[in-house]
Amino acid sequence: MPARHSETAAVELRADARDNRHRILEAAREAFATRGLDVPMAAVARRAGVGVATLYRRFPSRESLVTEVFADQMAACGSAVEEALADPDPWRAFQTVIEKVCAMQVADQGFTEAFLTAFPEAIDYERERSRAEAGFADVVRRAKEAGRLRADFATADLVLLLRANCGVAAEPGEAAAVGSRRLVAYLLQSFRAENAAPLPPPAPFRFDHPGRQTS
Amino acid sequence: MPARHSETAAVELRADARDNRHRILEAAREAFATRGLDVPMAAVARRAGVGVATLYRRFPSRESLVTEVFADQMAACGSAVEEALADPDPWRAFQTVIEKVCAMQVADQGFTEAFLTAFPEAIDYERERSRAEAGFADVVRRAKEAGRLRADFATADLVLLLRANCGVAAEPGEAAAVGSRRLVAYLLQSFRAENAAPLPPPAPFRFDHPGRQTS
DNA sequence: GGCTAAGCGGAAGGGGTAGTCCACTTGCGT
DNA sequence: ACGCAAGTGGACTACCCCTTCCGCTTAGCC
Repeated sequence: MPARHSETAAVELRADARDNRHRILEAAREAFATRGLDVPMAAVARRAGVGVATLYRRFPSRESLVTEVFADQMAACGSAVEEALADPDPWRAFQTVIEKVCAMQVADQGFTEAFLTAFPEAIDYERERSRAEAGFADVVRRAKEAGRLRADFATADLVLLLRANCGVAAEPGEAAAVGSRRLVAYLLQSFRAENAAPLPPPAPFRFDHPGRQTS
Repeated sequence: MPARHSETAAVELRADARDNRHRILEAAREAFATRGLDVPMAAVARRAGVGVATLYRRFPSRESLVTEVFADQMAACGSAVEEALADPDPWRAFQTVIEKVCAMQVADQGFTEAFLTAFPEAIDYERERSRAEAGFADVVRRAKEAGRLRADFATADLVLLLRANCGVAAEPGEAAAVGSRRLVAYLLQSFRAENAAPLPPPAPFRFDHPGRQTS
């Protein structure tokens, strides 16, 4: 029986094919990280030292490549949340999650774009996503119960923050990192319970597909 | 002598030509606002009810069209700042400027993109930009002197906020407006002097060209 | 070592967009 | 009313990118 998902489908791949597959993912990862998601498929192939056909045989569509490339980034997000849950200090946990994810966005242009324009359909980070979402909800709950996080913080505010951070992360070079740090610092300040003051309603952001929904 | 800049170059245009020019700008404005900056030139032409050639004769490059279209948006920014300066309440002035500009970004997808990807060169909003910048610096100074704005607020933090807002404004439909309002509310809270707490250094953002600089 | 199917690379097909060219139309001064 | 230069539209070229196809290569089993 072949592997259910492409994740470890390599089981049935010939050795050289598996090798190429890894090189492709590596190349795509680098390319996406530095140039964003709009890198031509041919460029990825060239960078990986393979022909275009090889690329397409492993990843029938551009989406499937993107999905695969960012699968572990997504997993890293989930892990970050779970690590944070292990922190005895609820506020520090909250703060850490946010800082980590934002740093990831800054470090990877493609990851950022994947967030912004995320293919509404066909992307099945579902499992990771819901894991991360549930975990984060827990982090939020703990921080609120500890009286450190303002009560009217909405879980969707994380998405708000991430979207905002995306805008900053698009800045080239050093600026992205510095700007993101400052933005996050500003926002974390507003998130503290002491600073609570009336707010407009939270955005109807959903975690599922941050991209365009059928408006 | 022909008009120096294209702004009012219409002086020498034939009546029908000037008419077409207006229709093109109108069409481009609408198209950019709803679909973003990546609208095909042909689409703009069709929408304006003219041929592609006509479009290209008036606006030799896509950039020149974008520049012209957003010239008045830029002017509106400058005006918003100057209006705010007339407000006797320094904090309210500060708040108003920020809210207005962010609302403009949300209302116009293209304006937002123009900010994000702004053509590094060749765009000469210089005059408007520096007017707005100087005015805003004044707003900031006043708000700080009144003890309402935290002392470590950097002028570049406006750019930071705008970039962040861009990320949120990219959200489709209603979400952009709601999200933006909430983001701005959060940030304004952090900007208040009372909430001042140590911050990482401000980003090296410049007002000139928010887009890619030679990194 | 040799056979075979999996794997491979590059060329070719198809779609879409930026910008140009030219024969035709039309505003407007006289 | 008329002529001409300014203005116009749509076809056309050139490019870039995604994806597929096909004849050649090579890993891996016997």
